[in-house]
Amino acid sequence: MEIYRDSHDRALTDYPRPSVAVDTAVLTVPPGGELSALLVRAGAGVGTGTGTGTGTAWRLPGTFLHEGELLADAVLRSLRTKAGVSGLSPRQLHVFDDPARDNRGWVLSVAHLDVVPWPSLTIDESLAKVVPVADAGALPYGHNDILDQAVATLRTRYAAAPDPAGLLEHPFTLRQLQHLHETVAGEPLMRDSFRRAMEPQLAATGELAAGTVGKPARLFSGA
Amino acid sequence: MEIYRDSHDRALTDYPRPSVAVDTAVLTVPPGGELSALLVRAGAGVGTGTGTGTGTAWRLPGTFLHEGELLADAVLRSLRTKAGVSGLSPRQLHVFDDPARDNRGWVLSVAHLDVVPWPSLTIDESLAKVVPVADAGALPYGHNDILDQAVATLRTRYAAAPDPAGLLEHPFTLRQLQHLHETVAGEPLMRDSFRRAMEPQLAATGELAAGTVGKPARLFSGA
DNA sequence: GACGATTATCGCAGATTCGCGCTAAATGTC
DNA sequence: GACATTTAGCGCGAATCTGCGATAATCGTC
Repeated sequence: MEIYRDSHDRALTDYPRPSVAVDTAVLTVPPGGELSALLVRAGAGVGTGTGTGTGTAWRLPGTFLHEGELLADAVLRSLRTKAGVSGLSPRQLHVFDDPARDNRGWVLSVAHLDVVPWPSLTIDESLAKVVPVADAGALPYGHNDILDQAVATLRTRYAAAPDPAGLLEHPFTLRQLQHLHETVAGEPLMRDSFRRAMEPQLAATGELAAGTVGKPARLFSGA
Repeated sequence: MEIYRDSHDRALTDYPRPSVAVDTAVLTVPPGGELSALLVRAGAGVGTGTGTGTGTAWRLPGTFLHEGELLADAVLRSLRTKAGVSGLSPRQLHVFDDPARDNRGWVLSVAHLDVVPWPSLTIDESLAKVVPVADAGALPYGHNDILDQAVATLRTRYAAAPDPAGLLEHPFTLRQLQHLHETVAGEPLMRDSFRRAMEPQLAATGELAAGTVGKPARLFSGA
């Protein structure tokens, strides 16, 4: 294949180009826990040089983009190698482009959000941890901004549709769905208002939950 | 400054990197017209090789990112050199990352939205034109997707606040504001509902419009 | 069988929002 | 001064939404 040359007889690669990285806010909901985020040890990927500083030794997972790779594929590769997670659908949040943001050189970072069911999230605890987003503390490289935007985006999506990120195993009850939505929202939700908003978007399986004391709850799957 | 080298003794620039481009949906409202977009002739910037094809000779303005440049600065430079526009605040929409999207090589495109008051938009008509977004026709490189997302984003912003992009000269009347919002929304708006939503966010100047038949309208500026 | 616990539904009051017709005020034109 | 035009405000009915207490149904435990 002939290499394209422009009007100055130069190839695209003759011009200075940035390194492109992806950083991902991975959000999950542990059983009985709060909305939480995955953090990896600094030094295990993109970012800080040494990672020995106090309070900044943790960061969001990320990696450099490989040649010809899609951003989403880079995100998934990064999550696989850092946390053993696969088969998810990351969504873009924002590109951070300060040329001085990384002391190794000119790096653009495309921030992403990915939401992972807790059972899929097996991690090497010497390299990574999951913490409630409220307890994330100060992160480097504007990762707190990424996290904040990720949480806001997730809350907006959950306000509009039942479990859009597929965190619940199917089938589930209205009570389980409400509890999940309350965890994502970070506040209690009115039972009737919640039901009025969500039930029209659900498909009843026609079956009932078993093994509970009290009237058995109806079971639902996605609409 | 010592060049950073990683654990393989390689600099960042030793690894393959994409070229990074910015493409911008520039939206404006001509006097008495509809919500419109700026198109430039293909071949005048990033994109098509020859630009002689029918129906695809027009595209959104864009440029390659220069070394150490912020994405927003690249957008502004692109608009200055292609349309003589300056001093605006572009916002990111999405990164398009298909390695095959550009036949000259591996190019990521960071799509942006920028909104420009009509009087600021002087263009060289041999290189650019402004068309209603409904009449944009088929554009290359997924530029229709960029345009659609830009319009949706702008409509959401205008639904929530009075003239957030500053298209109106100050001061203005409620009637002028409503007319602008109707142009952006692409549909009529109820007078009372509109006033209830917007008036609390406006600052009355205390003055009245002059030179009109009928009760003079109150004048407003931003909140 | 009684009981506690849970789900589901719903009536209903109150709150909020919307749309529209009507009226008053204030201007310029004739 | 009469008139047309425009702005501004508002009363009010309709529509929608919310929250909550009450009730019925259905399970497991004792």
